[in-house]
Amino acid sequence: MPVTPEVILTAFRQKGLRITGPRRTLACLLVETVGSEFTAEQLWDMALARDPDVGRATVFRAVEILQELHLLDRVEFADGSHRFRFCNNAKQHHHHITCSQCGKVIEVDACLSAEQIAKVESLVDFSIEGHRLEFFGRCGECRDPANPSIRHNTY
Amino acid sequence: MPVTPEVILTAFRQKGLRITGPRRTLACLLVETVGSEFTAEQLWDMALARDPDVGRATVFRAVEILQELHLLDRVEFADGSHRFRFCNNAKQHHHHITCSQCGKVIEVDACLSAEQIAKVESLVDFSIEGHRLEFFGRCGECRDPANPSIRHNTY
DNA sequence: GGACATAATGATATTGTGTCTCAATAGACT
DNA sequence: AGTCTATTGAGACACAATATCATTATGTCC
Repeated sequence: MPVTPEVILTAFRQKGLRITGPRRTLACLLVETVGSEFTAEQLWDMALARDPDVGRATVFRAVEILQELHLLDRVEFADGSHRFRFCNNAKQHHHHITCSQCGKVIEVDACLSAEQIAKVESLVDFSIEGHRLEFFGRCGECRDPANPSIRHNTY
Repeated sequence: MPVTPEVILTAFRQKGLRITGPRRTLACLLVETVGSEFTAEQLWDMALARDPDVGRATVFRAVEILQELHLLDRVEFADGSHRFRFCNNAKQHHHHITCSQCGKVIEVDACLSAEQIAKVESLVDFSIEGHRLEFFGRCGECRDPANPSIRHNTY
């Protein structure tokens, strides 16, 4: 079942935000990007192809809003860079694993258990409001078949 | 037991890198930063105060090397920015929790268990070479005493 | 100690990424 | 349709980091 742009537009509406031309363009664009990553700049490029008038700032602003709405995931790479990703299972909490060689991204539902998080909270006088978890590695295609078990073990 | 600059310089030597003036300056500087965070730019500023000739690029290069040597931790904040931190327990694997209000950083040794990581690895055709885990929240001082349990639950 | 090969440096230009400002525009509601 | 104001777009700006390359200085060998 494909995701429709309405999902995004509805989220905007529910937040009391207006449905504008650029936001429509982006919504239509994003549902077609499922499974791929892009920088905000790249998203702007893609949007320009559909509407030569959309402004750079508008796209950057939309990316920020969509992140807050949990419709856009920020994926961090091993080199410190990041890209965004419109995930199909946006509603479900998940993390990502990225291939440090080819950049492939896969969603994983692994996470710390509530108990583990509660334990951290009890040890440091902090109330934990969120966390970020990223896995780095090599995908099957990039892993050298001759040395399948080479690990850097930066665990 | 305070950390000495030798720890850093020795790490350089063991990697086959030369001990240079700028690197000495940085080593001495870093051991005095324990418990605080800084950007590469800020580190450069601090270095300039001790040696007006150190170049910007040199400091940035050193930061990169020190990260590889696991002597400098890259700490990510909730807003997407990052700073570096010379941790006293650099040898021991750990993560950080940052206060999204005042920016305070605390080291936590919580982490996924080896089993959890192994499970991820078995589910996605990836060999996991590393991961990054950051906790965000509010420290005791920043948390509103009247509403101590407000959570955003971005878990 | 002196000479050598080259790692490392520093100045500068350049790129990349994202933010800010503000007048103009256009949703949404009546 | 008219009004209010969120949103937009252009461009200036800020910041972070990298690339280039001639010069310097380290470590090593003698």
